[in-house]
Amino acid sequence: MDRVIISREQQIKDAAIRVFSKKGFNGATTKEIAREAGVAEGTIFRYFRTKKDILLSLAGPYIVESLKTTLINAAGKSDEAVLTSIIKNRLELIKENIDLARLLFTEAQFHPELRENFTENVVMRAAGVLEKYIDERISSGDFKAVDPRIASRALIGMVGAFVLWKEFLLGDKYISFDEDELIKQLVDIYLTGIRAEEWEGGMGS
Amino acid sequence: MDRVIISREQQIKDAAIRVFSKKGFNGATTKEIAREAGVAEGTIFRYFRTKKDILLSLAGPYIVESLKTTLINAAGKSDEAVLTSIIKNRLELIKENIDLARLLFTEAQFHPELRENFTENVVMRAAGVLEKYIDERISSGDFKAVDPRIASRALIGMVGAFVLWKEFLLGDKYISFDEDELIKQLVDIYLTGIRAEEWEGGMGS
Amino acid sequence: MDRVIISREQQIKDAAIRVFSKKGFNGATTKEIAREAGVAEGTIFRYFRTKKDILLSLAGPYIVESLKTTLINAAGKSDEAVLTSIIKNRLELIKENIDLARLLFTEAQFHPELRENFTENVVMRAAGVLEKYIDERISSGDFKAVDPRIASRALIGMVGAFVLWKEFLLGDKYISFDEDELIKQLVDIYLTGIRAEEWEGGMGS
Amino acid sequence: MDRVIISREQQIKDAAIRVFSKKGFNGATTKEIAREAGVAEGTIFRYFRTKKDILLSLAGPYIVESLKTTLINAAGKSDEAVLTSIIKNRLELIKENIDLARLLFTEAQFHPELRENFTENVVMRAAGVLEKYIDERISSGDFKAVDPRIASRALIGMVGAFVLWKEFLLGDKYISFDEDELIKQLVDIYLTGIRAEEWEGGMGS
DNA sequence: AATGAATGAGGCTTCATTCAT
DNA sequence: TATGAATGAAGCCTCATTCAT
Repeated sequence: MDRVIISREQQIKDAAIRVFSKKGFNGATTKEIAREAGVAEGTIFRYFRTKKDILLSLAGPYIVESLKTTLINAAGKSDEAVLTSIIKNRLELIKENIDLARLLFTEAQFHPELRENFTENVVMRAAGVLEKYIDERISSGDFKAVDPRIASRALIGMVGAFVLWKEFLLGDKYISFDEDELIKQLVDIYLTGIRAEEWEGGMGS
Repeated sequence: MDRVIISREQQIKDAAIRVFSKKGFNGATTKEIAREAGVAEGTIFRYFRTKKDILLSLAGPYIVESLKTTLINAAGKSDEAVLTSIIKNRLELIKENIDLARLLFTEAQFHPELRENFTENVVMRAAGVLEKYIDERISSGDFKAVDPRIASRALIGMVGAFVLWKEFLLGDKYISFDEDELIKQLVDIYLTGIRAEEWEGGMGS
Repeated sequence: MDRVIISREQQIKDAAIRVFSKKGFNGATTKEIAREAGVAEGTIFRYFRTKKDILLSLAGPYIVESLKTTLINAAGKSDEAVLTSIIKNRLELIKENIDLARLLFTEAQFHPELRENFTENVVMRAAGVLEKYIDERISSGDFKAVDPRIASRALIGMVGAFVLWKEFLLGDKYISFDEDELIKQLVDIYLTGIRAEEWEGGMGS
Repeated sequence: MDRVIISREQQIKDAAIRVFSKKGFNGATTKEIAREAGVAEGTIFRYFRTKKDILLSLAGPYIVESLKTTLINAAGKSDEAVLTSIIKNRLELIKENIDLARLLFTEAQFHPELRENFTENVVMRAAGVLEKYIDERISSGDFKAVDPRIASRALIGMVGAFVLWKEFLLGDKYISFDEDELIKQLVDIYLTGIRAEEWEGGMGS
């Protein structure tokens, strides 16, 4: 009764994300997407002119919406707490949309329209919150005067490497890490590395 | 006279790397690979039973060969010098094989056989040199007692993020970095972050 | 108020004539016919069981109705006047129904049911007036003793060739003729050719 | 042994003419053309990029070739003999290619590229011989000073009406004519109609 | 060993027709 | 009665693979 009503179009998109993600765009068949969506093959084409249009629709504004909500309340919190919070929030977001994330990342290589849309709307925006925070901390003299674009991407890369490992490659087959411990270590290395060394100045070296 | 003779099989593999990399495995046609290799379509199937066999062969022993040669001579060098050297060596390797790297990374998602082969033979081995070095520095008390598997992957991730950006997504369209400067900053952050701090405390505070 | 009320069925037929005529029966879609008729796609099938039924209905009695009305009043007129009048009347009729004419003629080739209906009800009846007139003139000794079926069709063909050219092929692109002049020349050739010559001989030779 | 070798491409064209002619372009399926040609469906597309290309190829130069050969030797022959000869030659040509003729004529309505090609290369050229002959006879004062473009098409139409009747519509179902007798009557009407009335001039009217 | 013509299964897409509203 | 969303059969075309030369 209080079941969420999902539009036919969304039904098809959801199915497409699953199938594209598992087989790749070219490896997926419209027949399989239809089966997964529980509709007839022809129905797909009432909502999308071509198979490719389905793919392109997946990088549309709707996916970006969910990114806007991350307004970090950093007041009075330690850097550790803030960075940990941002990272966890981002990882949460990725996990919830892991199929879509893998799909867009992979197909962005082959479809220029998708690439631009994905990079501008998703990747750069996802990096934005972090970059802004780092920029402020540098301005306030608490972080070293590094390039904030480099610094933000460095942190993203540190975390991202483990996501790629786990979600794109072998899962937990070879190595698995406790997520909290992992993040703690990464943040520790990163923060120690990026913090201004104020009291060192006192050493005179 | 001492021109390198390339076997027919290698000719086809090289062509396949280029075409697969550009179009993806499913998007590439054997006809195009044949044209790129300068052989007839039928000829391909005298060397590979199926199209997929070509792909699988690309993650085979031969590609791994080139990874073995990186034996870093670290004696008497600073950590900065060693890490910079390792990173540059790895980046060099990736750049030389960027098509293959992109291809294997992408298709590993869709082909389990390829995935295992690629991860074990290429990724883990590529990380090995670094992991070993870090392990030694931790043992000698120069680095913090972090998990070396985490620490090595963290550094790989930091660097990798920029490679992914440049090679998978938008090239230099939005942001581009001077490579030497980039590596310098990353190594600085990383080393400051991972170095043991105990004796520092003893000196000044 | 005294606007002509057109039934839904007739609305659809009219639309079908236009669309079939432009795209051919197989090239036309029911969706386009519906749009042209200003009704929903499903509505069509409340009036016609199948798409083909629409086509078949177009050669039905209604179209034939309009042919009956051509009763030529030939009394006291010259042959030139009568033939010109018949030709013009027929051309008028064709022009008013050019889409339907093209359609029926074309599709008659592919649909036996349509072919018989079209040929019997339209073509033969259209030729009838002329054939009858010629027959009478032969009987009265004014025309040569040719086969009236041949003679009537010969005249139809002479005129028809120009209609076909103009309406089926290239319009006025290559050659265009003034219609009155064209008919005058055709009637002249035809009449001179078909008139009994006996008394001529008596006059001059 | 002395079997005529027909190229694959020609095999497919011949089959296409038969199938298109019977079902219309849109009504014909590539599968049926393949079956009729005795090849696999895929084979068709090694020779023609699209189904439509097959159709367009049928109005290509090759069909026009056969039209060139009609060089009428009119020296010393009567008009009756020459016209009869031209007509019979043309009818022969049409009969040999009746499927193609029907096809091109019909589809010319729906495919502009085909229409131009067909009209210029086939129709106008086919009318050319006759038009030229009539023009000469007018110049020499033997035919009336009619428009030769009109006069030639008038004759073509007279004959064509019977071809259309027989080949496009009902065959011999309703009426059939002895061809020699038919042509004789048509030529008689036509020639009488078009000949200059030299001695009439003597009448003084 | 190399070729490339031939194959036919299967993919994307269209469209006549049905049916719940 | 009218609608238009849904269906699924069928069409055009692609492409990995085979095989006679």
